[in-house]
Amino acid sequence: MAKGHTPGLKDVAKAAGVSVTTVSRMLNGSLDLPVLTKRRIDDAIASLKYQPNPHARRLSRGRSDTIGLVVPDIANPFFATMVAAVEEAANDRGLAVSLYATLNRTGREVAYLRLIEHNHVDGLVFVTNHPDNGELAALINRTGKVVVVDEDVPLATVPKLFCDNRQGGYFAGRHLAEFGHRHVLYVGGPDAMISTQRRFNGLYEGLREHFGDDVSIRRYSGEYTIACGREMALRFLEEGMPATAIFASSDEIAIGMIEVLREKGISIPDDLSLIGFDDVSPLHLFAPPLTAIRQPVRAIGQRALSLLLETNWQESKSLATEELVPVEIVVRNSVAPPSTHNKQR
Amino acid sequence: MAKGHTPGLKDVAKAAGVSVTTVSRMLNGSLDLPVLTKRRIDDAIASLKYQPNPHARRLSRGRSDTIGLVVPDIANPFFATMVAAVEEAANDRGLAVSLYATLNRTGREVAYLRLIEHNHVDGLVFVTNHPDNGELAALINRTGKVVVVDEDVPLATVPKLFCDNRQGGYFAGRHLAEFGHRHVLYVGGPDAMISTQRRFNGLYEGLREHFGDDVSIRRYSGEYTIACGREMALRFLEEGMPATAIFASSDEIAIGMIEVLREKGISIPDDLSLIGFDDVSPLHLFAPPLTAIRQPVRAIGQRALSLLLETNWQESKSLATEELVPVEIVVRNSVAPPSTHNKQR
DNA sequence: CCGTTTTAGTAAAGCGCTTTACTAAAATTC
DNA sequence: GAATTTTAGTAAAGCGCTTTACTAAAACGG
Repeated sequence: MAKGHTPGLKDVAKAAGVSVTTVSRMLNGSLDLPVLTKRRIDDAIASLKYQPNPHARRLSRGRSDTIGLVVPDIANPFFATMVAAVEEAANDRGLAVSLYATLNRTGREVAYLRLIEHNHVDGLVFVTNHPDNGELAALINRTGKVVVVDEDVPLATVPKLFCDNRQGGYFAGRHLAEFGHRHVLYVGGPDAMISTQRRFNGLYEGLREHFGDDVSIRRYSGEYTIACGREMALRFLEEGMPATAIFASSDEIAIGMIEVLREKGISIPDDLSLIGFDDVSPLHLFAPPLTAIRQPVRAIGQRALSLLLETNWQESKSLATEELVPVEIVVRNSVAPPSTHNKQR
Repeated sequence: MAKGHTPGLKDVAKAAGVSVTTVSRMLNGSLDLPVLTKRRIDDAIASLKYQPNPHARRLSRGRSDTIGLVVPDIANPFFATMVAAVEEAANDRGLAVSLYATLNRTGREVAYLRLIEHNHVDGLVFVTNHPDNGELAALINRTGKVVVVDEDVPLATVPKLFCDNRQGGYFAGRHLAEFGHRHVLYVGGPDAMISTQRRFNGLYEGLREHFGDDVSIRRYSGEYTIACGREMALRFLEEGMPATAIFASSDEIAIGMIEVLREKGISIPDDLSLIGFDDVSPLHLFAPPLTAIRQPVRAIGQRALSLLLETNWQESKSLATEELVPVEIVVRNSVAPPSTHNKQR
């Protein structure tokens, strides 16, 4: 209990009667010692309760054994679930996670990407939620060791991992078509994002598979927020409900829309069918239980980490990959045949 | 563009024609320089795009400008919201957040608490979800710079921040009493936790205020999970529904119970009233919209950070404080007068 | 028993920054 | 114009660990 501060390698070395180098090298496995010496050191470590100083170690090693996770908003259950999955996977491999939320603060994404430059983190799982003017992509390509997840950064040549948005849209379209809907409203996120585009394309495909060209899709674009869902619902009503079914491109949009539709006395699925996307909120308890496309969020998070760790960052040829994880449709009770008293156009 | 690696203070110093010390001290504000010199340095920094190496800085300064946040499970919306609030508040003050989920892995909490010892983090916001045998408390008291949030670690003498559990229970009790319920089932978390105890006490108080001693509360204890909610609902049914109303002590418990009750065709609030706690999930869209006690989760998160930063950790006298943040009741539609055809005992 | 290999370590140079203690030159005071 | 103060910096010692290059002694081979 000599010195006041926490024990260092020096203290261990002294207590074990060896040099600092010896202890360090033993700890790092680059030296094997006779059992007796090893035991002396082990004992010293135990009795001093020595723990390596992480900052010194990182400075010396030039890496941090920490990965960064950049997401738009942790409070959003979708991202929260993904964060949880990444954290768990990282922990299993002895890595810490530093968490960064961008919260639509411009410049934040750039700032966080720069963290890699000094090994502040060893790699980054990067989730954006808005279009990039090329700046992000350039930075990502320059710094490397980034995997882009959930939403694209178009010009970035790094591994990318998305859910199969097109497939999700297709499932929704097919399901709606089976119930006879040929006039549907698509409420997506920002127009430039691939999630918005691909889900739309899938939806169209699913619908057309049944009805050929005799389908009409209206398309509203906004953000993946409850507030936006409410606005879009209002707009839909103002425009005289120009569809018999709605495909809402996230839980939040669906929630916002339901709030408004309910306030206006519109009954789902009697007056209007609704199908959601994500399925991370407890949609099964909603009134009515909401049919939705489910993203395997945890699996995406786990895979993101694997991608980050398994990618060979030297070979620039193999970097720009795009991996799609399949989604599924969870049929509940928010889709019914088109309401008969709903005059279409 | 000389050396291959990222520029260091040395490079800046050379470019500006001054010493490393000068640059460092200028950057840290411990030296003011003539404008010309200062500009030379600023220019060098800009043109080299110099950024300080965080590890070196931390090692040298002996602090990390990072706070740790330990929670049971990030995927849980309640904790996710709290994490988001803490992260935002920390970011505003220039601090990073390292995130740690315990996920009921024993030993994890202890491991994470030890992070403080080497300034791995400068402080810890600590959220537990199970009883402590004294080990955690001892460690917390030894390491200091910890604030205990949401759930108690009884023997720890550090600042503590909880929602007003008793008040929440009381609101629930009063509300149920006003509808005439005197036989209620309380479904809490682990028995030893203060949230479980205090909410129960509050409930009892609220009920007794109306009915005096003519009340009966059954009490089930479990965990704050959906699975546990389901079990408890099953048990409730097996025991022949010995109450006209249920107070479920978390969103998850309520969700689990509703799932089962719905499967069994029991109608809320006609056959049975239900009131929840937390109100972070979209309970307002449930069938029926769920009345619940709402915790101001974001405010709790923000306050937790303030507490961590504002506490004077030297004065051990002022440390052991307990702050309660008020809750509110959000009345929706899951409580009705006791069902008449529900024979009580 | 001498040369060689193996064993069991060690000394010292960093990693990139902060900080304390100091100094040479210029400006001011008397 | 000598003494003092101010200005404008700097040298060097860490922070605690890793890593490379090296060595003294013991064991081995012939």
